[in-house]
Amino acid sequence: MSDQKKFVEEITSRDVDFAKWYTDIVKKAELIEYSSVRGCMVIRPNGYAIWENIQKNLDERFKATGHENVYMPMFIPESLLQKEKDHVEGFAPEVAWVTHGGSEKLQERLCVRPTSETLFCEHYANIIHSYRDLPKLYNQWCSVVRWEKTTRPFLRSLEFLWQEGHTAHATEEEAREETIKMLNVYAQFCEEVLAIPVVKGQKTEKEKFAGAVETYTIESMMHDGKALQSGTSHYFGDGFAKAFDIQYTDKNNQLQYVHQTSWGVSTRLIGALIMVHGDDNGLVLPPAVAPTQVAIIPIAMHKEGVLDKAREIANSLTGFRVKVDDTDNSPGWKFSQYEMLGVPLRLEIGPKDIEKNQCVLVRRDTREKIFTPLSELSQQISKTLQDIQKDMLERARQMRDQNTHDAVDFDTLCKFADEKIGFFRAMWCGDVACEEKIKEEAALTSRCIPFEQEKIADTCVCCKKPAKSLVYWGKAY
RNA sequence: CGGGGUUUAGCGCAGUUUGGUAGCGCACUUGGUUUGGGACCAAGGGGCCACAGGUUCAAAUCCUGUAACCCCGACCA
Repeated sequence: MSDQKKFVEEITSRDVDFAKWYTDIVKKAELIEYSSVRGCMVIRPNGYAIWENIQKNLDERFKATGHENVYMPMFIPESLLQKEKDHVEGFAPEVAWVTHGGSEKLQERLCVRPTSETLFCEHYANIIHSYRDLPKLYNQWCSVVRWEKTTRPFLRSLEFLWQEGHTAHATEEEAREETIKMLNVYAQFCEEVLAIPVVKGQKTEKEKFAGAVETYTIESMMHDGKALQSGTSHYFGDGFAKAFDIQYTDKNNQLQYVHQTSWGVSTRLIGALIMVHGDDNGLVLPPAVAPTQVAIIPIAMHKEGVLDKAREIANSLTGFRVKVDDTDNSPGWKFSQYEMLGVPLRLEIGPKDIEKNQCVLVRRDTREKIFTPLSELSQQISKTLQDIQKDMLERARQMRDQNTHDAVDFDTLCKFADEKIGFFRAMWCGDVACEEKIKEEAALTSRCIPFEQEKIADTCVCCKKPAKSLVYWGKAY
């Protein structure tokens, strides 16, 4: 894109100030508007439509893997939240409390859910009695509240939209399988739909979820090289089951505790879309999630037949999300506008085209112009949208791979952290002391222990003792 | 929670030093001319100057306090 002229001057350049660029995009692409509540945002039609597409696609994948949707209350009594020790300690600092109903003080205060493990557990304890009741594969789409100190649109807001899957299984083996299965669902979704490549792996003890036995994650790299935890899947073992007394009678008439999992992704994925694919002209959306896939712009639409032709084309394009812009803004304004919104394909149709029975397709990602006979339009659009989807994933993958560096000794790691952006791969002994030292001195946190292990050295990058595993380190959002 | 900045029309800002009729650009409304990369002309509408207290004949401007937002660090999806 570097040889492309920058047409929109209102956006801060991405490479000048990434944080400012991000906020500019979020506002200019009309994804959100700040509200009068600190840290809370209005998700506008352009932003919400992206979420709806994410939701629709993921929900199908959840259903295909046997899950059912439910809805839990948004309030959790304090006593219920207290039941699992690690869990409450992890979340207590950032929960919002309801203390009054109308003018009456509540006997017991209620927290606004920061996550719903406790509610699901309480419910499971009530409905699970026999091995015949298992597994329970539930998911809910909802919003949760976490009283964060500093907030950023989509990346960290007081209230955010997400889905949380909570499952209960008869055996450890089955629960572990579920944990990995859902992580894979997320990874595939990110790559196939969002065109975002991810690193799959396990979180260290230090970084794992409050109350989990193991936390698995998909990590993606933003354009500034920072990591974004894009989805997590937790294996709970029977810890919650014991705290909440979720037992069933097995085939041998023995009481057993269930084994549980939970997994979630949030509107944070929209932040990832922006930061992975966006450029100086605005948002760039992968066709699979773009609310509008083709924006039709009539040129000289006051002239006889132009607007009719544009509408005729729109009607003929079944199977695509198409919009005709018949407002009286100038064509140039519209070009910029749809680039800002990230619409993958622009279709220009004017008097000259109508004469030749053709139109002009312009790719958002490359700005390549494709003159297309109207008779081949549908096939051409279908092919081009697929190309865009594929190319976007490929570019993101290249960006990530070019910015993944291996370090075998501590000095190199510190030097890299200082001079380079991206992911840093280094061997680790498994000791939390080394992890903390790396955080303090290199300002890097462990992102994950990747499933795809590779031995790039024999010893820990930090303490030089024998290494247990390869770890991805980075700066995170 | 530390360090810095901001708050004046829907948005972006000037005006505050030196108190004296509320300004500019964009957006909006109406009419006309335009239309292949953010068009032009003309005429309009829009303000508790973040909030609460002071000082003063008079406060966007000076004083005190509060809040929200943004950026950089520590914590988190």
